[in-house]
Amino acid sequence: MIKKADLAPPPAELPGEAVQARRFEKARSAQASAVLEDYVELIDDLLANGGEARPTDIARRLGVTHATAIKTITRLKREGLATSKLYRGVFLTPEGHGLADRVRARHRLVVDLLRAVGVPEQCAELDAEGIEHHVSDAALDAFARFLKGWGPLP
Amino acid sequence: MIKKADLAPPPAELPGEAVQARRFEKARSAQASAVLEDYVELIDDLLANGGEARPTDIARRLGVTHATAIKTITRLKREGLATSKLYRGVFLTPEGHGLADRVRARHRLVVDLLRAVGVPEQCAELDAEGIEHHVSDAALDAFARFLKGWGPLP
DNA sequence: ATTAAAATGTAGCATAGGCTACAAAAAATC
DNA sequence: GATTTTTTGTAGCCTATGCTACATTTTAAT
Ligand SMILES: [Mn+2]
Ligand SMILES: [Mn+2]
Ligand SMILES: [Mn+2]
Ligand SMILES: [Mn+2]
Repeated sequence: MIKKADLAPPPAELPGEAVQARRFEKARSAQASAVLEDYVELIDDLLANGGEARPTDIARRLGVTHATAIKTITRLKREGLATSKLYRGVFLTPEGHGLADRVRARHRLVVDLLRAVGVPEQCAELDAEGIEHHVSDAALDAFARFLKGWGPLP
Repeated sequence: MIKKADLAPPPAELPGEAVQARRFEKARSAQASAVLEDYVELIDDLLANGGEARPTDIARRLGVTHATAIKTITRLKREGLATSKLYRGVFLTPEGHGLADRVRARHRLVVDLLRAVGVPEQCAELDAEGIEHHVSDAALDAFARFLKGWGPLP
């Protein structure tokens, strides 16, 4: 019961495949949290500024219908990131608030880095909204170090 | 029939909301093409190197089951990016091949930029797999200009 | 107080992308 | 040529995220 692979072991080709597969898996996992991250950041903004984060406000800022927003808010509550009182808006749990802070800091750092390497401001804001969810902590560290030796943005 | 909003028009607050909504919409749209982009790039790689891009190969490299890969390949064909012959693997249409070339160039540029600002190589490869799908052409131009005045990577 | 408007919630539908399990066909091995 | 392994395809299920349409409740205006 000798198989071809036993006779001719390809020179470490399978590890290469596995590494690539892990890259894609990581990107998929990052994407799965992207929506929740945007929601908590937005809710935190609304609470800090206007004081209220109602489903309709959230929906309008995200560009989705209120039905969609309500469904995702249900998921936020299920995952322990938010609470809500009927007709009193949405609130963040301590976990949700902590996540919002990290997400906001990351968002800003990404925008700043894009601008530092010459991306126009409008474009940096646009692209960062999607990019941010895929930037690891290690990359963020590098971004911060890079910006330190860069001075204020032009 | 005068409403509150008519009497007290908030100072250009609605535009701000609309701009933010457009950012999120753009990120959602970019995400919708992400999977297709990764497939065509991978298929093109397999065809260029080994000569064959079978569903099983594609599935293994992506880290998904073959059933999932086959379903997405069906979508690639539906969208005019690929064709396939039974037990002969998957091929790219001219459109698919063009997309693969653009996606590969973008992927490389993103990795190079990350490394240029100090992100460790492994980390750059990991993060780029998700980031790439959200980098606009304008940002790519900026990346290329930045790298030009940077010399070879350390 | 009545009425109109806005906000909220729910139900039902669609697509995308995962998965397992089963079935059939082709390729490789013996 | 027969058997085993690999590949492919299909069916059915799940979750996430959109949507529209309808019903209800609260808030605002008259
Ligand atoms: Mn975002
Ligand atoms: Mn953001
Ligand atoms: Mn990718
Ligand atoms: Mn890629």
